[in-house]
Amino acid sequence: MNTQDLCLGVLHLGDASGYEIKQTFERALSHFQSPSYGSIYPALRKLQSAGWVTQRIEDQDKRPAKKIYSLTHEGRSRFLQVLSQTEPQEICKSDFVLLAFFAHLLSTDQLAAIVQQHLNTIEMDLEKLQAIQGREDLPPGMRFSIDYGIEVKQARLKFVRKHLSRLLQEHQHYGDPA
Amino acid sequence: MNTQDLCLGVLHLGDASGYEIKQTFERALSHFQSPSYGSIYPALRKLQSAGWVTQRIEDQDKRPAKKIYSLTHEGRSRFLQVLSQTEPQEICKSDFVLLAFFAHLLSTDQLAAIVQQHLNTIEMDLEKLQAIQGREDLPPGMRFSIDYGIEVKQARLKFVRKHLSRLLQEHQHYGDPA
DNA sequence: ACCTACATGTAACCCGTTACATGATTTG
DNA sequence: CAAATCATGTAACGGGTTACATGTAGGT
Repeated sequence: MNTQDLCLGVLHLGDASGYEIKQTFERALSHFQSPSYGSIYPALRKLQSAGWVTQRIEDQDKRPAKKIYSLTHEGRSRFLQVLSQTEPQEICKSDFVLLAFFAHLLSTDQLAAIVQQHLNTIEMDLEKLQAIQGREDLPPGMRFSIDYGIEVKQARLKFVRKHLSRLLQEHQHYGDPA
Repeated sequence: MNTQDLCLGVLHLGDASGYEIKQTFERALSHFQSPSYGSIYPALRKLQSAGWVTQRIEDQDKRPAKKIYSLTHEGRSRFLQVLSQTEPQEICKSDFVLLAFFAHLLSTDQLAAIVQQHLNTIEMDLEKLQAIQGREDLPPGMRFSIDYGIEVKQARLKFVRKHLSRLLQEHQHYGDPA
């Protein structure tokens, strides 16, 4: 799904500015999508020209003014239509797995550093997700999607931790005389 | 990592044609990258102009001729350099999680169909990976990356299967009078 | 004095997918 | 006979990231 439709989705949860939309992605949705400002702001303008959102300006004290966007009726039905046509595919591009795949071209120290960095990244992502986990007020689907993200990240952590020392050992001795 | 460098990596495993490179991605690497012909063929031409690969033509009986590419010394060191500069990040874009997140906007039937489709997709991916699993002759890193892919996919399957009926039940009753 | 958060936006650039074009051969 | 496999390639199109530009306010 592209940034435009993604923004429509976030606005379905409530009015928001471009900045706030980005925050929402980072807090709750970063495990499956997180577009940058460079695509969010242009998307909002396009949504406005299409008549799917309206804009109002909210002045603030000691803060820059916000441009708050609201879904129109058309925007609402547009998002429902997009959702019903979206295939549940998952696209993963993992440079970590790639590096592991070509680990025989790296030193054991390099490999160890890569794995450690990967563990750290997952741990941080996990904390972000756990911070929003367990809210009773959320719809079941949202809770499911958050729990799913957590479970999959924990599976990664568990696997890497379990196989780390063996990997490094075998890596060090790979190519040794048989 | 972009298609050019990815091709360099595959060619590091042995000479291959564009078609064969694509096959390699689909068989062994699809869980983290799988570029299309539309990016592979142009990439190979660029690699050739850069002097990182050479091309030879291999005629075949009752088959179109192949253009086999081989890494040059420069190509080899170029890939090592790229590898050592690659950060182990993972980017996942999951329309499945997105659909789950907005499940309250869908009917229970739609949700059930989506989850089922997702399960089927994972099962197929898993079979592909398991087909190449357990080869003793592969370097430890390659085995690790394959096992990692399998483990993560199994975690997904397990989670979805475990929570499926509850999700659908809660979804059906969500919004009911408290 | 500097960094972070708040807040919006543009433009260059990179990059990839999809769809099309071509054509022989094998398999169901 | 139709569909899949082998084999290469192009072009249009869509889409996003990065980096830059601007400015205030609060914290260290």
